Amino acid sequence: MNKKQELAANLPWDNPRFRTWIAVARAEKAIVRALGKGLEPLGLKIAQLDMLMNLYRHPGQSQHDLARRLLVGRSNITMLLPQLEAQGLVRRENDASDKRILRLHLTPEGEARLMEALEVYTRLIDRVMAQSTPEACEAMGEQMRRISEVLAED
Amino acid sequence: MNKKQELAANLPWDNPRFRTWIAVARAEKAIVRALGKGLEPLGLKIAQLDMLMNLYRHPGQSQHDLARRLLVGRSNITMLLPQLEAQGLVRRENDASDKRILRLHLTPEGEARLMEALEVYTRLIDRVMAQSTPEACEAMGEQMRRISEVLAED
DNA sequence: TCCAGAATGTTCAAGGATGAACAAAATTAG
DNA sequence: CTAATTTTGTTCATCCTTGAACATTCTGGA
Repeated sequence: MNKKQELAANLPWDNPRFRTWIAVARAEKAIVRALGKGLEPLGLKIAQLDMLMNLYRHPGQSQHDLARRLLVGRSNITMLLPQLEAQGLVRRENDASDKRILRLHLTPEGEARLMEALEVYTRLIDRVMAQSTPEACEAMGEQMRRISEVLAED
Repeated sequence: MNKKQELAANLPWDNPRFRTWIAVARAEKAIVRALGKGLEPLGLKIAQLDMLMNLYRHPGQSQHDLARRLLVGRSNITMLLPQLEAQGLVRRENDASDKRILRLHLTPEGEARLMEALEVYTRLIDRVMAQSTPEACEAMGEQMRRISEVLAED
């Protein structure tokens, strides 16, 4: 029995774990799409919102830290920041003791815009997650966090 | 109490549903990253693998159908197909009764490449999903499918 | 039959994300 | 103290994805 027949006899579509993953990927894509639409009236992209959220929770972090938290490259941060600065939502200031580092802060306008966006965001998430019991939802979150841990080990 | 204070008093980070979604998004990103790396030696991108998988399950479908199933635009299919054709993995043939439609088929090489890629794919998914019991995994898949249904209604 | 509208695929321009290469600054080893 | 190495952020070329505009083909109602 060669490799092809071997796999064909046990296709991933019959694998419960695989089917679950496909469902996750599809749902994630659908939510990202819906969120993008919902954020449009606010003049924000999802990537921008992600940055605002991280800056709210971790004020004064460096671009390097932000990139790591968002799982994107540093160059991505460099490219996107000017958009937020131009809108007056984010402020960059030099670190006192390390001239390489730029520390990032939300402006008051940035915080206000973030709050508007979070309202849209939570409304969407509440709607789609309302299909699950709180327990099931919590269990799912736990599983997802474990997956991230497994992959963080590289 | 203005809107800002209202939201700040009930930030999404304290919302279990929201936290779950964040975990989903992060895990999905990590898996996509890992899969991309794993597929590199095979000379396949994730988008290409998605197409091969769909063509395996639905041979002879049109580009429009494929786009809809993959949740991407039609132009994306147009742009990506030549890569797969150049590698001899996919064949396009005219529909007999509708000259607008191009029907897509995997070549034998395409099928062989798909099987190699699926081995990488399932190995990764099995590894990350091994953190969950089969029951929990199944429950998660169900929840995700419900989410997709909610959003499919538009 | 004929024509208005829909469906299918393509082209193109714009924007997002990436990684490699780079410059400046800090740190570490010797 | 000096030189090699590391860290931080930027630039640039490239690729992916998207949506609008378009040509071709089909369909359904007058």
